Amino acid sequence: MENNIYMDTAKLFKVLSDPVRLQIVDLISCREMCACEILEYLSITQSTLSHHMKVLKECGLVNSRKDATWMNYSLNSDFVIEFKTTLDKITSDTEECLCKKKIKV
Amino acid sequence: MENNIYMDTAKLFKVLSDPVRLQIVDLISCREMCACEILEYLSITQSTLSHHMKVLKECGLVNSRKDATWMNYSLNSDFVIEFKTTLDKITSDTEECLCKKKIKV
DNA sequence: AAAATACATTCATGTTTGTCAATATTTATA
DNA sequence: TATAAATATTGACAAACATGAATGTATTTT
Repeated sequence: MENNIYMDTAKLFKVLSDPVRLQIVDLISCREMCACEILEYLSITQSTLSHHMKVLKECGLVNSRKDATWMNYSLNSDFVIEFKTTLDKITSDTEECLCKKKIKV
Repeated sequence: MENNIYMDTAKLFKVLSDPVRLQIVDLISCREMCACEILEYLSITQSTLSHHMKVLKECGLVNSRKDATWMNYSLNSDFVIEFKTTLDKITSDTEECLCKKKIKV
């Protein structure tokens, strides 16, 4: 409720908790790709890919750019950096802690 | 199937895709804590916490050490580092890519 | 031995989600 | 305009999961 930093971060982890979406992120991390090219690397239907791209876009991880009939997707690098920073804060004791635990160390 | 690196990583993301488990990781990232102390910070039942700790332990993220009636939990730092390395590989174009995408750049 | 404390397990339930088939929409081409 | 190609949306369903109540187990204390 009050600590929605955990809820927000959990949603991002949920987006990445699918092997197909991880492979998609891996694919477009080097360069922009249209959906039909991404589809060539995967063994899923076109509608399933479209669903995954929607999920990846809606959370902010992926950018999209329309070019005629093609929809080009690329990784939002700034978003990835921010996500990794949050992960560092949650897992490290050198960063500023999100909870009040340091008081009792 | 053949690329179970994505499946393995997805399972870890799934473990972290829960706000309660994220808060638990945040809590024990500074120091070891017993279950009853962790429970004080959360608004869940004891059985639910036990379930979460089992999930965190089984994937390797959390270590446990029994002391009399207390079960002490701590974060497996090496595991966290390895996990972050995998995340870097998937999201970065400077690391060695997991897929064959670089060929076609 | 009995009571209390700390934690784990089992069971049941409502919710979320990944998937595909079918259909719709948009744009380019013939 | 008609057809084809690329992508999105809808609907349905099975599997996975988070949760709490009830119960079980282990250890300490009285």
